[in-house]
Amino acid sequence: MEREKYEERCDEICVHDEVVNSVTEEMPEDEILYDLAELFKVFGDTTRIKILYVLFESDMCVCDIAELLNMGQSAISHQLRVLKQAQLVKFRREGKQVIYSLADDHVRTIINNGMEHIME
Amino acid sequence: MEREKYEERCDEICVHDEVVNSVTEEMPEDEILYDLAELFKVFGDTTRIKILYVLFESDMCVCDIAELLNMGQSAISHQLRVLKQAQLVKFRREGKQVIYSLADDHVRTIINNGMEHIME
DNA sequence: TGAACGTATGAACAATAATTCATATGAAAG
DNA sequence: CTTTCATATGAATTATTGTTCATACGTTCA
Repeated sequence: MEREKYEERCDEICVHDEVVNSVTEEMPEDEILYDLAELFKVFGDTTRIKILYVLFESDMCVCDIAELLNMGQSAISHQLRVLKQAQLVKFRREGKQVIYSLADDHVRTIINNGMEHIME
Repeated sequence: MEREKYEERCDEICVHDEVVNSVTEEMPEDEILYDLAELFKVFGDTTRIKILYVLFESDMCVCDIAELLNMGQSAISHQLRVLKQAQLVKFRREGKQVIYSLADDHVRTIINNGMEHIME
């Protein structure tokens, strides 16, 4: 194993090898955990949470969202891009406008769970 | 209302006042949305996700966690502090050691929901 | 009490990310 | 096709955040 830099483990008493080893086996791939963190990072911004909440209520064009959140069109557009990449929203063109909507119900589920936690 | 800076709304066609107004009413308080984003921000870091995942399997002291993640004790301690403040983990002292564990089942629920999304 | 050990904390630095500004793209209407 | 309008994008700036290093704190054991 490549445990070179942090051999500073607390001696026998503290590190319970059995536990450490068995947990190591149960851990998902690093890449999955990375993706998971990336997903939550997307939810971890007030502007994006607001956008998602707005889309809960109704599909909407970029301009409507900007108006609603009292923010610049560019800022919203940048954040919609992030949400799009995370597959949390989808969009369709209607003439000059681009209408955004929630990608699926996971979004609601995840946000509702978070809401439950902070409401405790 | 204080919509001065962003009167740059796209003309009549785009902004559907009825929709905007009704959605505005449905929106939770700004403070709640802020707290929600703060919560997800905590999940939005690989190190913290890993710590939580490790604690899924077993309560553990700081040193064990650092060993498991092959990271410095200080870094882990700092992140545990963040997790503690978000009430996602709790701790108890056992002699010289401090044993951390998950605060409640919301943590599992939230992480599992996120997992479902990325596994699609 | 004093030494040793596990953990916590503050400051500093490096890395990331959000917003703004200016401008580009692409559809629609004349 | 040219202009207009809605949206997208790149660069720059500012703000935020994670890790490290050094050190302090609090238990335990001699």
